[in-house]
Amino acid sequence: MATEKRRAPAGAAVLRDDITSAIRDAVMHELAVVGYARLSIEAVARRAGVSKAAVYRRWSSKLDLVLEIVGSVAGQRLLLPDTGSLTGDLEVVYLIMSRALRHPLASQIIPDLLAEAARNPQIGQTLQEVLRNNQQALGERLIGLAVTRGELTAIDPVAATDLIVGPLYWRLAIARVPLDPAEIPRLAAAVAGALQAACQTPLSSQDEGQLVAQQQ
Amino acid sequence: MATEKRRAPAGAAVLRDDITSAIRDAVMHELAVVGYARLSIEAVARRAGVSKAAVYRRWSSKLDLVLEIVGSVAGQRLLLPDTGSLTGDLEVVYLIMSRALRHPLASQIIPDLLAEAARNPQIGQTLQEVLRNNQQALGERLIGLAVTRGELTAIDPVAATDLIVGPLYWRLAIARVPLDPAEIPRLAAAVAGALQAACQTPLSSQDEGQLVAQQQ
DNA sequence: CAGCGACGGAACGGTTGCGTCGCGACGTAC
DNA sequence: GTACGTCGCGACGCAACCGTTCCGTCGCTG
Repeated sequence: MATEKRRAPAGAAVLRDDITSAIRDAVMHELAVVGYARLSIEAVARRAGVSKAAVYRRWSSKLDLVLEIVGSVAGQRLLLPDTGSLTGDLEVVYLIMSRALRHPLASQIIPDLLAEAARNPQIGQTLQEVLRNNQQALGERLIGLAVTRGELTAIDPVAATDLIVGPLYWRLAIARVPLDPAEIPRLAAAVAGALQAACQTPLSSQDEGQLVAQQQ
Repeated sequence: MATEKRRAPAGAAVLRDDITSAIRDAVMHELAVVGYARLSIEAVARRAGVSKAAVYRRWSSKLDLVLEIVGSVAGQRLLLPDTGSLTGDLEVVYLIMSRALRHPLASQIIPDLLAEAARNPQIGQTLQEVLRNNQQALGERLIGLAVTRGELTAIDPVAATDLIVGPLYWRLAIARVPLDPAEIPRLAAAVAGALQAACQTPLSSQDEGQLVAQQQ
């Protein structure tokens, strides 16, 4: 948490930007290759071609280092267009997500950090904030648009997020089966169907047996 | 890979079963608490109240240890009943899955190992085999039943698995938001809707705009 | 040109884990 | 009762990192 360039206090000499960014790159690489648990400052410095002291001058610890860097990388907000239909919006979202998760760095780092988050509250919180800011807001906007269009009625945003994010995340980050872009429309249509079915099912109905037939 | 009791070769003395199972428990605990990357034989032995040598007498390495134990724990097949409807079947599956993932050991270990699997081919392969045997076969049976009932037409089993497993896994293992059992019917209904929508969307249609309306 | 501060490099003592070994103490089969 | 194999315990040498400290160099600022 100390990356911005110093405004020379008295003499001179500033934390060099090229070194800072070399360290940032090295951290992302190491995270992808060995994961957070095995990440060592020594290896980061080695990969960055930099002395350990140079790292410690900028960040106080491994946790600090990772939180700041991951937070800044993932913190970029993305806004999606209103395509005029729920399915269309979903397709755009999936296109963006699948492109992001195709990047080997991301697809290695994200599951690793999410697993680590279950263990380390700090990481969990940072990830929550970052992801909330992006995908939750994005999901809510997407649903809000669909509701105003009349494609959906009100729906629990958490449940909706599960339905929207879950399948693609499972496919790309967990099962690691590549997704042909041509499949995206079908995925989007399927999830749209899930959202609509969720709207039409009030909570805790005991008569689940015949729900399937009334589907429209 | 050497857990079965020896049939005394000459003298006597057998690897004691109580110690073997103490080690197994300890491994599961350590996996949950620190994860695979940080798991050390020393800590396992310490927790099991056992000497390091006792561990090495049974398994040759950390990888061997974890593969054998996780494989045997997760290898238990579960078969689900035919409830007579797709939604009903899904509810049963989700009930079982959510109970399994509510167990703190499982909900910590599974995401950790899946993340590790992206890095370690051996773990990946073991997990694939184990999970294939369970959930993929399970998913295919579930879809097969729905098809014979006329609830679905043919569907890509991989895509179907994404739709079925993704949302619940995301919710419980990644987002770690608890799932009220009362929500399960709605989730099942939503996923059934997704599967049906997926059946009605042939691959790579360019006219996604009006798909949403034809939903029945 | 003088001084400050970041730089790489190298070392520090301390911690943790590795995989192996030897010891004496059981307990069991022959 | 003798021989064997596992047991806990403790130690071994080796390796990797930790976080810190000192050095001499270099480049910028004033």
